[in-house]
Amino acid sequence: MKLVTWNVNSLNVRLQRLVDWLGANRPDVVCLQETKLEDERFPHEAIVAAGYRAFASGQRTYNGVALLVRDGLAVADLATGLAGYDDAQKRVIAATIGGVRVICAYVPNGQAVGSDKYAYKLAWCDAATAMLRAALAEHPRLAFAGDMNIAPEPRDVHDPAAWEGQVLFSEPERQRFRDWLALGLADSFRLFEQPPNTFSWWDYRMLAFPKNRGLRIDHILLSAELAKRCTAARIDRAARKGEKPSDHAPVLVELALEAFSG
DNA sequence: ATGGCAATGTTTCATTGA
Repeated sequence: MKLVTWNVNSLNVRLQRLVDWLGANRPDVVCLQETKLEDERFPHEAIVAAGYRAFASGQRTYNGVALLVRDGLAVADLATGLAGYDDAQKRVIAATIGGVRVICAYVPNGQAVGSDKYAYKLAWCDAATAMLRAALAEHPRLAFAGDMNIAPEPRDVHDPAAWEGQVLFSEPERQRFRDWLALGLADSFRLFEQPPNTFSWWDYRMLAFPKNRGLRIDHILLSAELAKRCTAARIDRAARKGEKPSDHAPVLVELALEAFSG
């Protein structure tokens, strides 16, 4: 199974780029964030034409998540939101796909340390921890994928000294990420040797991408059952190039599962 | 080689993102 997460920063703007990328990469499952589209406006026709089915939970202007599933894969138990946490913002969609519980998340940005949005981010992450604990008890094969808006370690930040304590790289946020690892989840990217200075997001401003001043804030966390079957993990930096890119690159894993041996 | 904010709605500026 090839599983991807990608913050597209408006599916409306990025649709053709997404369709082209699907054709070139043929993933089995794609987790999208920041679709910024109400469900009535979701471009199902284009996704179907590309050979996928889409399941969306969106809103206008902000947030919005979706799962794309390659034709032929069984989908069960679709769910949205964080159980037990009342959230008006559309940030989570989950389904069991080919026997794998896939949870697609768009973690709040947090804006600035100490702000109301930062407090919301930390509370949201705690609710996610509780949700993940319960989900892992039910689903040994679980993938938690999305824009986590947290750079877990200094090597995930182009200038860790400058970013230390800032939103996306503050200790309380990193602790939330470690809470997820403590549940038994693995950071799939770090299961393999990786090129140094590999990031998943670059600011549109200040030549950040050509200078590779980025952060690794998009992640695929895998349960132990999936981590031991993970054969590859990478970030498609090339997808950040060209005209009108998202500011995020797609993050991928490949999983060796019986049903996907062909 | 890459590119010098982008997307959206409140629309000719303000808000948000990260």
